[in-house]
Order: sequence, then C-alpha cells, then structure tokens
Amino acid sequence: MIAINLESSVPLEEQIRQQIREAIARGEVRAGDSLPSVRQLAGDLGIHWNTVARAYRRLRDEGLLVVGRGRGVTVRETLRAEHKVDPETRARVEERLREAIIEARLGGLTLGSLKKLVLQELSSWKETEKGGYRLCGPFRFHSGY
Amino acid sequence: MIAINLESSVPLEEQIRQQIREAIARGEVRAGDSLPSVRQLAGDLGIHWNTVARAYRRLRDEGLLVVGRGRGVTVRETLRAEHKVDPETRARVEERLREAIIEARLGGLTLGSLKKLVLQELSSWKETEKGGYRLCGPFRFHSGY
DNA sequence: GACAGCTGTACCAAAGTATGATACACTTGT
DNA sequence: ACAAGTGTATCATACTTTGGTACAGCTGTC
Repeated sequence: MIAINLESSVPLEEQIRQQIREAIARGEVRAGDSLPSVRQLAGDLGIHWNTVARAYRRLRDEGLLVVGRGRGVTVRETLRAEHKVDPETRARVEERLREAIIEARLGGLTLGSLKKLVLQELSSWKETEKGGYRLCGPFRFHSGY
Repeated sequence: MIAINLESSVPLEEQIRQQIREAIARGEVRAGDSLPSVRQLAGDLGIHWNTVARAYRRLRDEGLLVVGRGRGVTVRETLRAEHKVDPETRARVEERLREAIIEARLGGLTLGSLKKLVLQELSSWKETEKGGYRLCGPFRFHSGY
C-alpha cells in the first residue's frame, strides 16, 4: 500500500504523509478504517517507527487521523461538507495547479495538450467518486472512543 | 518581481527558484533577458547573496539560465520544441496535478468544482500564450558569447 | 486486579541540509 | 593596468530530519 524512496530528497515523513493522504482521497481507506501500527508500518518500510509516528501525528493535526496510545490509528470521521469551499483549501489547490502549469510550460507543452493531460488525470478519479467515495463513513473503531 | 517569505518552511533558495521559473513560464522574462546580479537581488530581498547564487546555479543546471563570472545571468535560449512531450516533464506535470486533486478531494471539493477551478486557472495563462510567449526568443545578451 | 503485550509519546543525540561569511577568479570598462 | 563589477568555492553555524531509548496509556488474559 505504501512505498518509500530512500534516495529521494523528499523527507521520509513527508513521503508517508503524502501517500496516506492520497489513499484517503482516493477512498482506498475510508473513515473508521484502521491503519497499521507505527512499528508494523515502519518494519514493512525498513525505517524507524518514530518517523511513522511523526507522520501519523501530523496527519492527526491536519484533521485526517484519530490517534491514541494503545488504541492504534484510524481514519477520522471528517465532517467536511462537499461544495463548502474553504478558502485555504482553494488556495492550496490553486497553488498546485499553478505549479503544474509552470512545469508544463517550461517543458514545452501547449496549454492545449496540458488540458488534455488534466482531463485524463481527472478521469482516473471519476469512478472513485461514483464508487461511493466519502470521508464521512460509519464509525468502525473497535472501542467506544 | 520576486518576494520571499522568511517564515515559510520552504527553503529560501527554492522560493527564489520557483518564482524565477514562474516568471519565465509566464513570459514575464524572455530568452536573452538579464536577471539582476546575485548581490542586487539578495540586497532587495534582504538575504545573503550566496543563496541567490545557488538558486541561479541550480536553474542553470536545469537548463533555464546562462550564468558566467563577471557576465551576469540571462535567460537561456531554450530550444525546446512545443508538442514534444518529454516523458519526465509529463511525469512532473502529472505529479502536480495529482497533488492538486488530492488537496481538492480532502478539502471536500467535488470533481466538478475542481474542474471549474482548473479551467479558471488555465484561462489566466491563455493570454500569455497569445501575447507572444516563447522561450526561444532573439539573443539579446550584450557580449558575443 | 495484576500482568504481559500491544499501542503511541517524549526527549535526546547523530546525520544531513540550508544559510551565511569570506576569500577567490573571471569580465568589462576606464 | 587597474578598479569595480560579476559569479564560484569552501568553510562554519543554525536548523531539520532521522534514529535511539525510555516512558505512558489501552486491552485482553489469568
């Protein structure tokens, strides 16, 4: 489910965060699902579990995960209304889009071929949405919280 | 033309690189144009000129700038054919697009409203293209090189 | 209820990266 | 030839990332 690259200049902690964020966004893990323990995941990846713990903690601070000693880690019941565009979110999205366009222009792509790329990339997400993607799923955590 | 944020977790050198890349991509500076000297720009930004020098050097390594001792810095005659999609470029663009989509999904945007954002962002670049954007402009560097 | 075995947390040390300081080398114009 | 401008190279310092180790909370079993 997660793969890291030790050669990359991107810090390990951030690589882990990005991939978990993507998994959640894609609906591969849903609200209430458990994630592997810090030692489990770190063992699979061959790194120190402290790094995984830090990644989990930051994702908790971002509001994506619920973390507790002895209770493991689960995907949070993120009550984020669709269509409710948080200005910060919007800014982050626009920032990434701008970066994409800059890369495209510098690489010699026309805006036309870029647009084609965009639509193609978007289409890989459409089925996910139809397939029942939702962050606010049933609460499946084992304890009473 | 360039503004940096000392509070940001993004390294100063990278902030500078990003903004120069954007300026080139937008056509605000064109092939052959001179950039301020390392000491000049650093002075304006209130940082050490070594940081600017490193940014320039890395942009040179990426093939965007021409740099030389005593000769200053200019935008390179980047002979990159349009429509020629370098696989690496394509991968970088797709990466950024994916990040944008992830941010959007986690923020609760539907793919529909995201698509609207994309088109809006793209439109801010269209006039640039019409306005004569081109990386391969006339060689305006003062010496014969 | 006590204990063993899980879970994540906290704090400190080591390695790696970013920034700044300073001496150097090249180019241009006088 | 020289002075004043340019970028380069190398080292020292501050900061960030990673790993090591001891700690604290939860859960199930006896």
